[in-house]
Amino acid sequence: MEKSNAVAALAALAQDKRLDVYRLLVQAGPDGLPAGHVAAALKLAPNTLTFHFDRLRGAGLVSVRRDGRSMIYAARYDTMNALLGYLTENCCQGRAGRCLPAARTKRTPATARRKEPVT
Amino acid sequence: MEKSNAVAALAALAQDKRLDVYRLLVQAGPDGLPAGHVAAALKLAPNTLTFHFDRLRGAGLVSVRRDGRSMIYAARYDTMNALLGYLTENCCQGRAGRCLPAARTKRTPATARRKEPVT
DNA sequence: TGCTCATTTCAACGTTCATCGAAATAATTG
DNA sequence: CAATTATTTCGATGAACGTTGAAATGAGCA
Repeated sequence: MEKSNAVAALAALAQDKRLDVYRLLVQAGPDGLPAGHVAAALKLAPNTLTFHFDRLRGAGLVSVRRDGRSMIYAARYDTMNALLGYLTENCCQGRAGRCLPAARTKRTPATARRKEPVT
Repeated sequence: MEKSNAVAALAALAQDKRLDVYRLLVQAGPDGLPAGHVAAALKLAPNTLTFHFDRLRGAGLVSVRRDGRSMIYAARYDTMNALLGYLTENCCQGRAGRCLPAARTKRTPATARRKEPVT
């Protein structure tokens, strides 16, 4: 993933309603949900929802297809995973065991919690 | 992680220069880097860099400590991992194998959330 | 065809954002 | 102390953002 794509995806997710929408789709799975269902679930005005869907779609985070009168939106997991990968790329100079939990590292080294500096 | 924290973190990362700064710190590791080093590496004006550091810090993504005349900034991996976990929480109705690569499928379960203080 | 449902487009509003230059603060050195 | 280095604060500017209301499109049904 390139930087401009990552920024676009992060910007798309950096908004209350949009984050709700995206997570709902992520949790819904590959088959997606009709726009109306999302609008009802999150209590969003239909035009506002379209605005947010456009941004998510522009960032490559969701896909759309038409089904009769309904538009079905679905999360694009390929983009999600590319984004997560971009953020953690080469972390800790490649010694990922220092910062990522065991589940995210390729190997499974013992994860030692270190003390954080003052915020 | 709560939604407002996630939005704050995503907004902090959704900017060209800031994403560069953050990734540099993530790659640098737990010991962090002096502000001046970051400014030189990314060719940023010192006041602009302070502005961006403030946003990253406000979102809990980085920590600071003073070392003589230098301010040492470091990535907060706990927040990074909480954010990644938040995005993928309950994905595909819990059947994560459908959307996440093998290395990420052992994510922290959603049931393990705890309440955190507002910064 | 005319009608309804689902969703999108458009124009406008006030708000927040990133960057800049100049000045200020903090820690060290002579 | 004054000078130097490292970083932060302040005020201003133009651009982008999220929401709203009204109108328009597209698909299915009588």
